[in-house]
Amino acid sequence: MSRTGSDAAGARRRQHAAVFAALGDETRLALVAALAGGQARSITQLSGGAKLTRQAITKHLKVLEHAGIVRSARLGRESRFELDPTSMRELQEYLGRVSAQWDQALARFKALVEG
Amino acid sequence: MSRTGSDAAGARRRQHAAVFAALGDETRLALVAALAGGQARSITQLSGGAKLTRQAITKHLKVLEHAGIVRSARLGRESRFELDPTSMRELQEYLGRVSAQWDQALARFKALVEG
DNA sequence: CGATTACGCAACAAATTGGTTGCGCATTTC
DNA sequence: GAAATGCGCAACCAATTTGTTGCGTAATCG
Repeated sequence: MSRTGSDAAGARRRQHAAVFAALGDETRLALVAALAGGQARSITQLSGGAKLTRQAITKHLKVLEHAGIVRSARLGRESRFELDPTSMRELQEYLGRVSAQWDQALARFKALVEG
Repeated sequence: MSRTGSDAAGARRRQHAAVFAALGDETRLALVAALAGGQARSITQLSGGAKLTRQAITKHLKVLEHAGIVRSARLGRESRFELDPTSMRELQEYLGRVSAQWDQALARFKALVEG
């Protein structure tokens, strides 16, 4: 296992881990789903169907925002959140790269056995 | 925001959240990277380059295993871990669906404005 | 057989996370 | 202007996570 240091690859890995961690919660996934429709929503709107407090939802939204998954803008007395799928697309590519690497390794193994 | 209850969609969401959470850690991402090459490795091998104890690595591996990202098998006196990319592929599809939904929403918005 | 290697288990300790409550402030609304 | 709405801040609490250390045991090597 390579080290967990602060080189360039490590920084990318750290960023990926942060986004993964932000998505690693049921409530936050529900928020992402609610925002995936493309329409920006206020905190009370997003707190509507949940069993949690508005404050809890606010904290979850801040986690998502800090990970770059979501953006917010104050509009009058309400602050509206909208999705920014950029970081999620990056994760998707990352997962694709790992899967591809695995597939290649498997192909090499098959060729070795069958060859 | 829809509720966080225990319906079928909620169960899927819970599973996704668990896998995301398992990947939401730098050390565990490094382990995944080390195993992506396709070769099964023992715990001491995987602990080699890390600054953590073998026990810490063991715990991380158990987290990955519990999330279905990794499988283990005892072989002699060592227990060897290998990647199982199935759950990661599922996450990749999930992220793709969210992105696609976002893109569609954006397209509808553009059509509405320009139309 | 004795020493070494690889691991598992359990008991901590410290830090982080997820959640609530109480309060105050700005913005609408009537 | 007074009431209501939407939100932010801070304190606090319980549970989980992350990591260490110590020890025991099974497998391997000489």
